[in-house]
Amino acid sequence: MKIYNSMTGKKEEFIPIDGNNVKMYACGVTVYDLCHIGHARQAIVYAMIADYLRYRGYNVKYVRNYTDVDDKIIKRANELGKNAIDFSKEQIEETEKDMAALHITDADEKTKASEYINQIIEFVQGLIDKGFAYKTESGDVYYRVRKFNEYGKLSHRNVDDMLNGVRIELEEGKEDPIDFALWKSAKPGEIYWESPWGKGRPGWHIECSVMALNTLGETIDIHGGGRDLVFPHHENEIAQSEAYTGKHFANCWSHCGLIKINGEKMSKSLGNSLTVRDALKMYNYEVIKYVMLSKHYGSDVDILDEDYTLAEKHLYYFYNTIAKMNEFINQYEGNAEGEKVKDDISSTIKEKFIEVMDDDFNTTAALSNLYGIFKYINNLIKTANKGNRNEVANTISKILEQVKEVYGVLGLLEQNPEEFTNELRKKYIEKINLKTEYIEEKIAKRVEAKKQKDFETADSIRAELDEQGIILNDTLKGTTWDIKELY
RNA sequence: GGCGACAUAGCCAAGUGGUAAGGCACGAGUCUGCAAAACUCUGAUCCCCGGUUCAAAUCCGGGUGUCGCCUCCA
Repeated sequence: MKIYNSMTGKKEEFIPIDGNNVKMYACGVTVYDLCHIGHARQAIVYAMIADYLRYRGYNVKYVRNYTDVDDKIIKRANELGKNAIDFSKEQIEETEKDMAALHITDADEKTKASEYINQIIEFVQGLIDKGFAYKTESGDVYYRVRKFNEYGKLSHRNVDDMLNGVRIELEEGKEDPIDFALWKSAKPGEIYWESPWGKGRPGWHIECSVMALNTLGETIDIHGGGRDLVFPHHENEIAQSEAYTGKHFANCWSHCGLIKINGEKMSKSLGNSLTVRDALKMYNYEVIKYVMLSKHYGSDVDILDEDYTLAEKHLYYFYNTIAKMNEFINQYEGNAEGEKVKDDISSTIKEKFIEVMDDDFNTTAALSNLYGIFKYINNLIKTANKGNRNEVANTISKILEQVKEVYGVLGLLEQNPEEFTNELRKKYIEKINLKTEYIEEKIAKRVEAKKQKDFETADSIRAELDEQGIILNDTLKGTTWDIKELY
């Protein structure tokens, strides 16, 4: 299996440190507001990676943190007149609700900075003892960046380049503008913990080093996060952890691409953030997941509204076909005699899935494989005859089982097909603002006209409905209708 | 100013050395009273220039363009 490593810029063969055990840490959310679709993508991606590694037989321990002590949280809590810890607790609950609604596999441990204060203090003290950190008169503790020779190795930049051309204010007490805070002294009214350096709270970067160390150990296999965390957050984590333990911190640095929405960078300041909550009001959770997984996790993506509606179409097609499969299986599965199905693909589904997923989790290719599979099935159903129906049903049954197993790893195609398609139809019928009674009435009139061989009337009714967004389908069992936009 | 990424058919998009997956849209066909659904068929030599190689979208150099980071950010 190969995984892209941001540190080396290459896809590398994945070999866990400890046999079959995989230690993975991903930076989670700073909880000062509802989480948005970018957080969702990152959470979906690392859950997918953990799930896939498990599917491949690894024993994975996946840790994800909540930053619940932070300037933004304190600021927001103050604005709301709330205690910072209470506020972040509420926010974590809301985030948990959203992630659960997206059916994202939970991390094995979800750590909170506020629960690791003692370990953080110990860690910071250790850095001071080793000369990698220093206390200022005001009670802040800073990391002495130039003391760590490899600083910049992840983000591929050097300290002088960083300072060159950019004005970084030399804050009071800092030895060097590039130094970053490990511990921040409390200002009046701010939440604080007692420490050897006075009342204060941890800086942002230190918590991840500490929680990774305490939950997973000195060296971990995979460290993930959003691409925007490469610098300074992950760079600083490396500096802290490697200075403290003297060991290599993470073997593979994995970064998830960022999301733009309809061509614009998503940011709180632009006010165009799409919250998970709002997205779920508009789309089934699987539609959102499908969109996220249809693009490679490492790429920055521009998600258009059309991407969601296209995903709806695709899932509608898949679930409709699954419903057809179930129907066919129920009707014909049984003892098979006679000719075997030609080019039975049931045994290749898993193989192909693993082939592309082993190559840096290529979910895009994995999803593309679905079209071939479903076309194949539709062909099978279409060409089945009295002589081979049972055999075909058995084959379809095998294929469906494989599809569910494999795509279930991605958290897809696990819903009840009828429920999914009905929900989608309902949504669209409301959108085009038609009543089903009206449609059925029209269909009845058309059936009557057809009986009379009055094709002109029949066709005009169909054309009328078509204009309103409804398509008709004359089948052996009668006339059915559907939403035009879903095809 | 520094660092980095990306540039594949009308659009979205996979693909790191061997003559370009998939999807959307378009067109043609099978089926049909005609349609629809389903299925079948049809399209690109991979931004430009140069180099390495028997062989490059894929490696190297240069150019152009788009974007990200260097400040909080998944």
